Amino acid sequence: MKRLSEKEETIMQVVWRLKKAFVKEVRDELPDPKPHINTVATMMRRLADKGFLKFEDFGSTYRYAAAVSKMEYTRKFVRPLLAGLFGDSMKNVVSFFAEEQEVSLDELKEIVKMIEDKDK
Amino acid sequence: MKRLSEKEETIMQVVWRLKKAFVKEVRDELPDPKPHINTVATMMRRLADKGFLKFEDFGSTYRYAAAVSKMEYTRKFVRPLLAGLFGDSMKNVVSFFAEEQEVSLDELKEIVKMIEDKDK
DNA sequence: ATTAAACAACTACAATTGTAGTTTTTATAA
DNA sequence: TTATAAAAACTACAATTGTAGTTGTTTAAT
Repeated sequence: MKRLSEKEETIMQVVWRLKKAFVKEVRDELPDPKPHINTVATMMRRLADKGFLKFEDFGSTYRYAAAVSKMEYTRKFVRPLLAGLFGDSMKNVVSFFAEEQEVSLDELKEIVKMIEDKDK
Repeated sequence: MKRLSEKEETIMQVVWRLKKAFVKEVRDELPDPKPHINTVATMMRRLADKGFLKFEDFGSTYRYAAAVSKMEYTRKFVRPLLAGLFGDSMKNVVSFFAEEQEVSLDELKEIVKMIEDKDK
């Protein structure tokens, strides 16, 4: 099982959000310019072949759902991607986004607090 | 300019690290099982075509260097990828890795301190 | 000089990904 | 009931990516 391509990932995003979805429902959620519906159908079938989606038989068609959760995917593919870019310490990732002002100091403090509270 | 594939990214990682490199030097740094050297050469030529690498003429061969820095790449492609997975707030990214114990509380505190010190 | 080996440019091909036409099925309107 | 239209499975093809053979060039050892 390998990492998703950009378009595949876009489709998975929608499925993760909708939980269960027919091809058309996924296409409707895709950003413009929307691909041909058959393009979406093909990619979803392939995603199912590859184990990223599963489906229920629904008369003459299928309804799809994610077979790999967003979290599993993140753990398996996104974390190593970040590790490659930033080195093994996730600290570098966080500080990169902090420097880029993508995470504010206040948010970081919230997170610190949240964790401290959790292990009480 | 689109996002790198997994193999392309691996090559870029090496170039980013070495700054300037011949094909062989890149291949030597690649994880086992190492691809055929011509595979590496082809991919680097393509990466140059696509604007990710540039090269100096070096007699009968080229020496390559990154044309897109790791930071630029991260800003342009990795940030949106994370945004897609975690929503627009990078806070979610950080807290995800925090929950996954990829960043320790101490490290987060260090980062907070670092930022506070910076804007004095 | 002659040969051997390494490097990588050039070239070719297979696998994967992105795209959409054709056909089949189902639902709806005349 | 029979058009008609919509959805999507099936199929086909083009572009991109991953792979490596063939060839030319340079270096080093006989």
